[in-house]
Amino acid sequence: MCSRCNYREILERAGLEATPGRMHVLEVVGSHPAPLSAAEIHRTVNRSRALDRVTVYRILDRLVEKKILQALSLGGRGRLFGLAPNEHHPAHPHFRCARCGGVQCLPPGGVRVDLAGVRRVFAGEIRRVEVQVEGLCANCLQRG
Amino acid sequence: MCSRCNYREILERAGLEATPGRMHVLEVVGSHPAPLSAAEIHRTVNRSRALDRVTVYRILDRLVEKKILQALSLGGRGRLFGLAPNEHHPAHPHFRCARCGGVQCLPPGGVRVDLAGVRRVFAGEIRRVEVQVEGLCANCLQRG
DNA sequence: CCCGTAATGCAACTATGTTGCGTTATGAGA
DNA sequence: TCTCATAACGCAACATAGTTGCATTACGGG
Repeated sequence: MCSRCNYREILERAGLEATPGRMHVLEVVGSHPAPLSAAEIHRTVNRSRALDRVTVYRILDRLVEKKILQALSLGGRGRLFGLAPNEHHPAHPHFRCARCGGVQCLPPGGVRVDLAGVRRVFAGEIRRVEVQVEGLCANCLQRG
Repeated sequence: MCSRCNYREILERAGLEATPGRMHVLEVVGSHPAPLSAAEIHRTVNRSRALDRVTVYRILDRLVEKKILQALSLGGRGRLFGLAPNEHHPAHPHFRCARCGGVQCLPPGGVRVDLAGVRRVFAGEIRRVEVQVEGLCANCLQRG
């Protein structure tokens, strides 16, 4: 997905060693067009290199903590992981098909959110807004 | 939360028997100001009446299926359940504190979402849009 | 080369949710 | 009222997602 991201540099700028495990996880997530579950990431990484399930979870936690990845809860059983918004990747909404459970990234800029009304009454600090769209994907729509 | 909702009537209009278990679950969810986890619902119901954990899950699934409740994935470990939007309860965004994990309902109408850009390029059918806000709640903000 | 620290592996555990199956309760019809 | 079919429920077992503790390994600085 991202030929513009230098993963080694991203890791080192975040103060993390660019270990083979982290590089591999980051490449798998970054080269996939939609967010992936920890299990999928583990499976994919292990096709080319042995990496423990727990290690994958720890790498993911670390990368989310450093805001290199973002974790999404989209209605499936667990979290999904994708590249966090950065200079190359603007934030974008996510779509989840209610029938097949498939997840897609929607175009950035395709949604405008106006939070003025919330800010007027909400006493906390707003850091991030995530828009999730649910419906039927093109495939499931065709097949009835 | 809702003195305007007649739970028995809601259940019967959905074609579900108004069993004590369902009534109780619905009262617990409906009278709480923020969405609850299945475990919290189970605990609360069992303070006044024995109801199996599995039965609670099955009741929740049934009520979500009939669109009486809605299930939310807000970044915690599991789903949270709240009353689905209806004539008395407009849809509203949800806030989750990144520090304490607490969840709040934000005012309806406080957010405007413009999906025109998505509809132009997305081939599927959009059924529901959920806006999730993350940040620090007023409490956590004070305590640093 | 030695040492401290960070990363990894492995086993066990917790939390959340699901399935199968037998039992109980409820409402419709005889 | 009695019988029966069906829906709801309880319980045990299982499945999935994620976490914790601790031992081992790898890496970089002296």
